[in-house]
Amino acid sequence: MNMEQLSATLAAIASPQRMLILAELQGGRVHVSELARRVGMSRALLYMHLAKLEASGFITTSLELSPEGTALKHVALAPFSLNVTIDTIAEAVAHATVANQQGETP
Amino acid sequence: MNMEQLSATLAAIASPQRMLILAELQGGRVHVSELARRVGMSRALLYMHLAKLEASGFITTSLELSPEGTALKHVALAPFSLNVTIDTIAEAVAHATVANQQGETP
DNA sequence: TGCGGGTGTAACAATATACTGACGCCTGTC
DNA sequence: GACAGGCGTCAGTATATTGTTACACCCGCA
Repeated sequence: MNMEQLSATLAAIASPQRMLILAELQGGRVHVSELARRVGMSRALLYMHLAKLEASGFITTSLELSPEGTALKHVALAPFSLNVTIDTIAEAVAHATVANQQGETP
Repeated sequence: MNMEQLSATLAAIASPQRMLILAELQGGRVHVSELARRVGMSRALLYMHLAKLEASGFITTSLELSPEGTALKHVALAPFSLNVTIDTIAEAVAHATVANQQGETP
């Protein structure tokens, strides 16, 4: 994992709002509008947070048809375990440094 | 660890600049001006980053007199190991929720 | 046909974070 | 005394993040 990825991943959970979302999802998958109600935020805002969480693999989403025929976007917790030590960071930094000094798209 | 603390701690390392600082410190303690040179940022900016890192316990600082009599602020890496899982987060959220719902300063 | 409840996104405002440049103060040396 | 090098901080600016409001569209149902 390089520095940018690690940074993005950590930033994704380093937010009280997103922690709330994850905690809420622990009880099982929920569709977006319902989730918005539970955590008390607008759908638009929730979408932004979900995008970050999904980009770093903390959640998965799936659009499905309910029995009543309406579309529901289910969001579910993805299993994860983050272990960060000075070595994790040093390794991430090492990759980034190489990329920066040698160029990445020749 | 409550939600705000966890959030601040994660945010502290969720930054490429601060990862760079930590990686640099792995080689041993360095004084501020020298560190600023090595990571290529202004002292003023570095101070801001160091404040966040120190607040979350990733580094320690100590002001000492050099043999030449000038003051040097040494920055050293503090040992740490961060393990984040859904349970870590759920627990942090649980604490925050209680604090919010019951009020904290009666 | 007009709700009520979903999805998805664009435009904008507000706030937090990162960053710059300059200042003052201290010490030792030429 | 002038310079070089260290410390610490403030005011101001740029940029990123967070949050709001409003829109368009789809489906089922009374």
